[in-house]
Amino acid sequence: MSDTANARTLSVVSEAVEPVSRQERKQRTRQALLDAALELLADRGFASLSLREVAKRAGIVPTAFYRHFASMDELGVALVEESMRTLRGMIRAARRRPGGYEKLIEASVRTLYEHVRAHEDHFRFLTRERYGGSGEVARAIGVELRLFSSDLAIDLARFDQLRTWTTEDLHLLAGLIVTAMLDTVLELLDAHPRDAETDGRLVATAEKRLRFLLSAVPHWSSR
Amino acid sequence: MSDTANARTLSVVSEAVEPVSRQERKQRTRQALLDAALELLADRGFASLSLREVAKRAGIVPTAFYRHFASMDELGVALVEESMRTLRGMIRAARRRPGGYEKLIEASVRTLYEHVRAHEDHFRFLTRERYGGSGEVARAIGVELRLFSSDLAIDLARFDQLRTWTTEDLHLLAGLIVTAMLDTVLELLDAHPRDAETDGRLVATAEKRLRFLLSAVPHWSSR
DNA sequence: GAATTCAGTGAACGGCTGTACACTGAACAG
DNA sequence: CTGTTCAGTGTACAGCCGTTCACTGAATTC
Repeated sequence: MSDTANARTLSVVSEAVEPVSRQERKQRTRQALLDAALELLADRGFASLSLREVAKRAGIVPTAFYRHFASMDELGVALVEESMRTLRGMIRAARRRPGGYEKLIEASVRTLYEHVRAHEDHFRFLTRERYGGSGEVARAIGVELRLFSSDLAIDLARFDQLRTWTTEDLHLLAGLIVTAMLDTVLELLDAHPRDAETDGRLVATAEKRLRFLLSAVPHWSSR
Repeated sequence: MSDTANARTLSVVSEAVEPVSRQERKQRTRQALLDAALELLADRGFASLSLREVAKRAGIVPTAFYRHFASMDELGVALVEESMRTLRGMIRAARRRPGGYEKLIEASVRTLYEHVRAHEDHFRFLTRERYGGSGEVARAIGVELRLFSSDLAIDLARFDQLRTWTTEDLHLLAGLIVTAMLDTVLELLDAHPRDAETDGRLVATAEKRLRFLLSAVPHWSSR
């Protein structure tokens, strides 16, 4: 060995060369904890996983956990934030889309589909813990989801046919769209078998749902 | 003391007089376990409650639990069955209803509302554990809910306007109705504040959702 | 180069967990 | 009346849990 190049292998990530600052290392371990939790959440609820378990999978000793989170609940909230960042990324992607009415549905569902498949763990976490989540976590998700629905209502108001609708009716429609799409997310997450044909069928159903909901728009009178 | 009238107080239920057969006593303890679990589930997930905890609240020693269920998972499935009996009771009640189209919506939502308020614990359990439920439990709920949706599709086929629809479209509509109503159940369960006005608002929203979905019916072409 | 900071370590604690086992005593069958 | 069944008891054990504490040693600061 020529010089000091053989840097110590860290327990979490084995980037050999770079010096990596202390806070950078800390950041990585924090991420390792979040990733570890997400992996364990693949087939169980958040409430059922323990601090020790998550720490072990992240490659650190249980007590080191506290250097990053004061409790599992705090990690849960961080997980909500991370997942919500993914969700918001999806929505941003869905906003820059073609103009046509029918095209819009196809493009939106396509965006949803791709994001769900690319971040299954985040979406699984959000949909699973939306209820049943241990207080703090469920509340954080609920707030974000309602914000999402409100944003969608505002977006909807831009369309010609909806310009004259009351905000209440816009929220009604937005709520129905969101729950319908959440249902699609759930179907995608426990699709069986996991093949292109099944995915295609689910995507087609999702589009049909949206088309159905929007077909009511021209004939709806609030009363 | 005059005679043998001072019967021993049972740990679970203190019915003093009747002799009560052995299997009747067992039945009562079993029910006490289910009730205890349901009470504990008021503000936590099923996965987070322990055998010992449930046994203690039911008034028996932990080991006696095994006289009734082989595991907590088995109790969970029993809880699904019990809750589903409540749900089916609701559906049966909703089926004998007035004929009119608009009246039908009002009566259905009223039935839903009354059943949810009368059996909050059952509905909370079902909606919370539908996902996040520990495998067995979530699967049992999913199966029953899909059955429910299919039954609704069959019911829908009886209406004049829907007689010509394909079964696929009927399932589409039934699915949208079920998820919309499940959303209403969730809103009712964490209504805040818990007063008549809030309930009234939620019921009105639920009716509006149904009216919106049904307003699409005359104009929907499947494609 | 010396002093300080701090992410990660390892042993130890008290508490709760599921489950095995031998038991008691009232309800039951003959 | 006698023997059997079995719901509920009490003790015990090994294992995981969250959390405490004093520690190490490399990155950072001065």
